[in-house]
Amino acid sequence: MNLKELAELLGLSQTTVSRALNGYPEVSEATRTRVQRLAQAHNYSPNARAKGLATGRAHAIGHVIPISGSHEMVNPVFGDFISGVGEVYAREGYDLMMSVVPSDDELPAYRDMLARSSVDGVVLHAPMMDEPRIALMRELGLPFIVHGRASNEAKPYAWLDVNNKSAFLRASDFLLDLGHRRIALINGDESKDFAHRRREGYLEALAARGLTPEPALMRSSEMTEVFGYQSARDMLAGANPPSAFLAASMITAIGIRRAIEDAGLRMGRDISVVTFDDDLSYLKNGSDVPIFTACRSSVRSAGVQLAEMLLRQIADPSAPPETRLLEVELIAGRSTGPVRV
Amino acid sequence: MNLKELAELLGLSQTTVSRALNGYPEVSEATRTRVQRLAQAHNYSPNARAKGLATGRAHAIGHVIPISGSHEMVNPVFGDFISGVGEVYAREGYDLMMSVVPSDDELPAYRDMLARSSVDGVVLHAPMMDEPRIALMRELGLPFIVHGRASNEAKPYAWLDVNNKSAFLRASDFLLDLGHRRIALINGDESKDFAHRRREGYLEALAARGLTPEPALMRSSEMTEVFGYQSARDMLAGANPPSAFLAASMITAIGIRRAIEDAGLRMGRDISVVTFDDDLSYLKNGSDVPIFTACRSSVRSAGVQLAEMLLRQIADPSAPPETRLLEVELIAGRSTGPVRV
DNA sequence: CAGATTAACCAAAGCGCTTTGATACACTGT
DNA sequence: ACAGTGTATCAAAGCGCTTTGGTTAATCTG
Repeated sequence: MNLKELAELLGLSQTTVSRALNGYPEVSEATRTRVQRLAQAHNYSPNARAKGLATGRAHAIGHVIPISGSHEMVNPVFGDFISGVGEVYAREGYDLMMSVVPSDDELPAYRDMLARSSVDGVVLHAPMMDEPRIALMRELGLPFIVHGRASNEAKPYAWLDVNNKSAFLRASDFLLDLGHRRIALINGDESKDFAHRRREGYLEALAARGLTPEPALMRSSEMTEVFGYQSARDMLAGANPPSAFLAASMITAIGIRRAIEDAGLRMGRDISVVTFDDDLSYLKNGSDVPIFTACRSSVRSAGVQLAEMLLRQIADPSAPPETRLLEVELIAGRSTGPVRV
Repeated sequence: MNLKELAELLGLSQTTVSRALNGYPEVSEATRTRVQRLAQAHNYSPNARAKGLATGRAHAIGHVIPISGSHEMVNPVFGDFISGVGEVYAREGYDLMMSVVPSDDELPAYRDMLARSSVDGVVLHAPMMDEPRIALMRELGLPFIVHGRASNEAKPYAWLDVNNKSAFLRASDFLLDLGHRRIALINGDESKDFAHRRREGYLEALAARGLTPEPALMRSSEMTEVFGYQSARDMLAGANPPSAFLAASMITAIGIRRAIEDAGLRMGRDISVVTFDDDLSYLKNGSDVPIFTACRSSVRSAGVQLAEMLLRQIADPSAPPETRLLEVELIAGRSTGPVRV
């Protein structure tokens, strides 16, 4: 069923039918309802490609998902984030176009999306401190928003980020207040901006108490369970082990916990752990009292807000780029306690 | 840069340029290379919508992601699966179109994708035993493939599934061989087909040894950490606790492990655990010796194979629907041991 | 060397929609 | 009675591509 057939069936021109369906005023209410009825009855939806061709708008948002080279690693927050943006897209009649590419091929993937004009805007994931994609987006003139920030980017751009620095500053303070002095940082990949900011927060907290950071207590890599486990195991086996850990994700924290227990210690009593919690749907931080003391910030809600910001920008490209910094909640759980002497 | 401009620049007709780029034989090699060169130089890619309109093919595959009603729960395997299919799509020049919808709105979402003809085929996720989407796909005449199976579907359809029944049969046998007789099943949501099959495998293994399943030792829900924890905690606190657990996912197993340790017991020594392991990139089952004894089957690899099957079907819709049953590997880890007497 | 074939190209139609610019037909107000 | 103003409709162009059905000139047959 296409517009032409529908128009013939109604004895109207395509123009009128199109206008009736798209809510233009120059159509009588009587005809409009008649048109809508029949369209409904025949399950008519305009062909997205034809509509796009005619209007020049794709009504789709692009997400390019880079797969970290060798590991083919997918970010575990991905599902929840997509569910957040997807909800908004669905509500606003936008499609979600995804492109999974090896990290190296990422830039061409964006170029291609634009050249083929299959999207009206894109979301940039996991920015690095120096983020070449931002310059590319500007060059292409494609509306975009960054999930996170790129510290070394001078000019303004739209972004939504959680306050990673303040989160880790507060988390570190929490542990310091409990008397911990040897706090290990099990960070995410520090070429990524978010991890760099978290480290800054951690360092600032230590500095404020006159403590010198110890390289042996700082690690950074992709946030897997195994990475958390191995880091914690190694550190706990060292000559001068930490009394607390600061973890970059629930998954890493679970690995840390495993190492603590393998060492015959108990989390929360012998060793404290604070983690960053993205509040993932499949990985809630306990039910009543949280398992981990954590900086919590729902990545799903971030997705919702980010999508709304991007759609606003597409609707009015002349407006200055919106930015939003989300504060985390620091919630006390059972994984922390005063340092043991 | 569009075809018309490119043709003018080359002093050729649009027809010839189009044919040159699409590899038709009726173009001299000299012109072809000249065209390709200039196209490359100007970063020309044909407009996807116009191409789609003209050819009637979208060159896109649809994935409809249902969000379980109240919980807004996203399957944790989602990211890895998408990364698998996405790799194939990228390689074959297909786009990935995603639609996130509340479970109830799922059927209309498919209808809509077809009506707007924005996809050439779709992937059905997480089928139930009675799966209405299959009938809908047939009615719509849209090529599709199911990730999993729908037990109560009589007519043939394309699917790729892991052998869930044999996996849980073998896992149960493994525990039974170790002397365990009270084995708890912490299953996924049994309205879903995969969970139902797993339960069948479990029951069959018990029956083969003349054991009667105990309702108190069987639970089924969404596979979260908290669900694993609560189930195991309750069962361990019961009068006649199980000596082993069979878990439906790594996440659930991690919850079970937490309950075991909270009860002052040790996994692998006091209580055994076998889990299903989707081999997620961010949640590897340990590094050298696996943490959990597990049925392993990479969901990413499943995605790759499934995408290839679907694209073959789109290329040749008259071919009978392909099906593929993947066997899991049963790998021994540190979470299992002989029953303690 | 006339006629058939082939190689290389092109003009124009068509995919299904939106949108521009008309048109036809009431109504007003003077 | 007449220009003026809405109101409700339509025909046709155009979005950027592919593809059908040519045309032309060169090459091959017998």
